[in-house]
Amino acid sequence: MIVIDYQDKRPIYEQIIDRFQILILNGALEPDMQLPSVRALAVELSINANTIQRAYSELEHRGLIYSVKGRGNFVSAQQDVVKEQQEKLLEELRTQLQVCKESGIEFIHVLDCVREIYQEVKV
Amino acid sequence: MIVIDYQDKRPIYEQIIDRFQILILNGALEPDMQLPSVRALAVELSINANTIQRAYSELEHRGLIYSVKGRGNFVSAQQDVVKEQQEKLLEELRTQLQVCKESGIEFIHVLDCVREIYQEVKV
Amino acid sequence: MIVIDYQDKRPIYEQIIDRFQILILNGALEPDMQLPSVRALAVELSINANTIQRAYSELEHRGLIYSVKGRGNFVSAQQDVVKEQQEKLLEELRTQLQVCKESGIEFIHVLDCVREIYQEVKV
Amino acid sequence: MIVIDYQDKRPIYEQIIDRFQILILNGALEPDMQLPSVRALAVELSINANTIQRAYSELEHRGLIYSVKGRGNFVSAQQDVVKEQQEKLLEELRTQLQVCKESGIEFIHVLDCVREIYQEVKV
DNA sequence: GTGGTCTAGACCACG
DNA sequence: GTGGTCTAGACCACC
Repeated sequence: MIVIDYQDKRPIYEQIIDRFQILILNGALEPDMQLPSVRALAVELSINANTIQRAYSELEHRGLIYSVKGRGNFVSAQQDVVKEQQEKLLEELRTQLQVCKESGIEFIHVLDCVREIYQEVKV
Repeated sequence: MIVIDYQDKRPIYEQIIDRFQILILNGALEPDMQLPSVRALAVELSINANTIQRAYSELEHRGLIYSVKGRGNFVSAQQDVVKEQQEKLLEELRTQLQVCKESGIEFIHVLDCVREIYQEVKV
Repeated sequence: MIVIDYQDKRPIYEQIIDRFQILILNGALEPDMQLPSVRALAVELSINANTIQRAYSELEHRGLIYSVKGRGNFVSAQQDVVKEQQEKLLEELRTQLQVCKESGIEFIHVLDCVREIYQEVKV
Repeated sequence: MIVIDYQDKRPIYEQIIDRFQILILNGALEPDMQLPSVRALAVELSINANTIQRAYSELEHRGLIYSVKGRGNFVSAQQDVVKEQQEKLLEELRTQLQVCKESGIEFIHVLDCVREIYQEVKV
């Protein structure tokens, strides 16, 4: 389910966050479904539990999962709201991009920005 | 200097704007250098003078050129300001992109947005 | 009567305590009225009996309820306790208000909050 | 500037966050002012650098500070963030007030609290 | 020097 | 068993 790419320059915890994010927003992980425990996933991926903890904390911060002490981490149930907000963000992005374009910023420069943020080298 | 691609879906005036923009920001056209007259360029490109006029108007609006009645159109001397503002816009764009990324919007969706705005099909 | 919110970060036993405290302080549960048995409530809420026990123990410690071995738990009859608990809540409120003040939130905004909650229009 | 209370049940990193948040929100720390380095503050407070790092990360996440690799952490210059954080504090206050109201604490007593903290005599 | 990531191991609170 | 916090120490990238 989760694969770590050590060739990837991004930190491990970020890879885990992104992977879970996609799985949750895709609907692959259903609301209230329990995630692997911090320790179990740490063992499975052969990495430190603190790294998993950090990833889960960020996912909780983003509202994608919720944690219950003594029980575990679970997929948040309000994913509709998330998708709604994403669409709003994309709409804002379009406006911003339109301004960039009208200000004479070239396509390639915008693309570099996107790649820079998303840490993607190739498209 | 200016080439029109009729295969290109974008309107002609936009192609002209973009081309001059690049030439000016690149420094190919130096400050206070005179641009071809509206009518001359219209004849050279075999297109309507109104189209050139529209392009020049937009370039003036963007602060890239300035026009002097009875004399012609000239490259604006304050290109530093332009680049500065562009950098500010890119910085804002980076912030926005970061928010998008952290909100779980996938790389591909952002890319679609960029392509949509910039009317580019392939990268 | 009691609802558990697993999204809430507070531990379950604390949620139960708070809920009962409110019900007792505002008089919804009358003095000497019997509370649900530990086991019954545990089954009803589908949680561990130890958790209910812990909540009841804390409520007894606060003097809000008293337990009789072999019979059950009952609402305390002493009104002094009520005022004591209310004073604790006010103390917490003072702390929160202090933070608000130190964070530069103006008096008038806090006042609006109070009026909003208490549905009072004029002072 | 920063004091840790080991009697306080809250985690150390949270105490640090709250303290800095107050200092930034009320303007005691001016925009673009540099914060103590992670390691320096760790030594000063005799706690682990990771704990400071965590606090700074959260402050950056809230937009209250920004970090520059190799240079340090600095107070954010965006005032929007300040209002946002203040609104969050007010939201917490509303929750607390709701509990007070539900616990049968009268309007006038809450009002006295507010006046007491804000040192206002009349409304 | 600075921030940022990761590890190994510990302790606590919760259920 | 679970998550959450903290420590000590390491390594990297940046300036």
